[in-house]
Amino acid sequence: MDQKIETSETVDSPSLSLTSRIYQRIRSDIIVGALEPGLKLKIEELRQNYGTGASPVREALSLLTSDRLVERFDQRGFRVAHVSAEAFNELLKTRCWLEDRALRESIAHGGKEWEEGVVLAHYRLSRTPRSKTAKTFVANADWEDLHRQFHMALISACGSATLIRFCEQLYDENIRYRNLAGPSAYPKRDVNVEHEDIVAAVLDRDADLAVARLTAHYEQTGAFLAERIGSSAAAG
Amino acid sequence: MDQKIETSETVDSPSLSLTSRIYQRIRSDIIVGALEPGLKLKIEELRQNYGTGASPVREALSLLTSDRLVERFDQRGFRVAHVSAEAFNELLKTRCWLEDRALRESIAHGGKEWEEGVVLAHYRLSRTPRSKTAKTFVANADWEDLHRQFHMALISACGSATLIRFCEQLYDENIRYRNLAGPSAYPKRDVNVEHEDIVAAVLDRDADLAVARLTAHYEQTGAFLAERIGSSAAAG
DNA sequence: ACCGGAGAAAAAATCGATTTATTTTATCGT
DNA sequence: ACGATAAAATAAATCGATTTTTTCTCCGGT
Repeated sequence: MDQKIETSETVDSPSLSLTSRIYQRIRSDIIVGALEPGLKLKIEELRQNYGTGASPVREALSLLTSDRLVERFDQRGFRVAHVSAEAFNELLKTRCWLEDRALRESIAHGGKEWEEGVVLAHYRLSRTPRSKTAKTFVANADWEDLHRQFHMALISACGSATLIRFCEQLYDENIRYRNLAGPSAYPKRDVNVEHEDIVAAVLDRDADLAVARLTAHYEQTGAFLAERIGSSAAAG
Repeated sequence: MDQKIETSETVDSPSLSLTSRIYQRIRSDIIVGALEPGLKLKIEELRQNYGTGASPVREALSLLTSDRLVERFDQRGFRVAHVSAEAFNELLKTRCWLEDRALRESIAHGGKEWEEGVVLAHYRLSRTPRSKTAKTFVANADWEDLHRQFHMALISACGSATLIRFCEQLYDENIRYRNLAGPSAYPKRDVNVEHEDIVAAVLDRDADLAVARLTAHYEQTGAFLAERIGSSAAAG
């Protein structure tokens, strides 16, 4: 196997443009909730924070527009995208619609590699603790990553890179809402079992059941988040 | 009624930022096909063309990334998005999937205002000639605009602004492919009748029929375009 | 007290020039 | 002649300063 060489070069300036690095940072800061919804993103401020000129900052913000994490107002700058209970419900609904179709198509057309990808992604996820500590809940970044990979594996054989991209975008927006709702696990649920059930239906090629389980999975999480958001994000 | 005041100010610099104006221009140029697929978009060149600095150009290109009309390559600039027969087929398929759902939801939840919007949009479209001249085909911009409005009216009551935006994006990409295929009407088809049939099914609230007719409408256009694209865009 | 407008302050947008990265061209050794 | 390498040319990316626009503040008139 090839060795992974990590010079300090590779780590903090991996020959990415400044724009790209700022893009990544702001993106991450918005998703984890460090930059709160509606916050004015002042060029001068960011510029100073990152120790750069205005151009890379503006460009990064323009790019973040695609992800709907930043809103752009002509002649009056950029803001962190607003959130609201309504927007969240719409997001959830849309996500279910798109993944419904994407999963059906994957089940209809996915081959052995796809099946194996799903199994593998699920295995990895199941072996990773959701929380870093057993007592209190401390989000585990590895789990987050594997969870995303698992869900994307499910729809990866749908045959449309476009649809996959849409689903990814909505997934990331959803994660943002989850983070904004505050750090916590879900009570009275065994998410692992839900994932297992989805995988079982998928391997059976039972599209209706798989979709039902998948959307139930999303909607349960959604219902839980919706109430927490309703109160905290009312001022969005 | 309020009067529409149009000073020359309003016309060519409607208090839009330079960035936005360049954005619009390039966007339009890509959609109509004036800027050909894969073309390198050199900052310096565009800068001179538009008589501006580099920043607005870069920012406009970054924004165009959202529409998937421009591709961005870190450290090596921007290009007009490539096209290919495969990409077109995927686009068409995805569009059918999304509009399928969007139309069903609209039919299920749309009220009187929605119905009337559809009827009105269809009426306007039907009264507008597709070609500016009777003999040879010369695209009529009004028709293009009304056609878009008609299709968006159909799905406008789906209950998800997000889904509508996705559909709009795909619609515009599709128009681009149509323009790239060359100016021509479709042989052996009466598009007006197809639209009428869709409206009829919609007003009957017959979702299955409406969706079948809508996707058939898209796929017929698609089949026609696909062959023309196959040859001309092979080098994409 | 309240509205509107002038002036000041802040921020966005833009510019022109510099730096950095990539691509092309020319050169060298085999 | 070929492939690699270094130098030159081109283009992207970035910077720092200027211009324009918006936003805030203060003031006078009702």
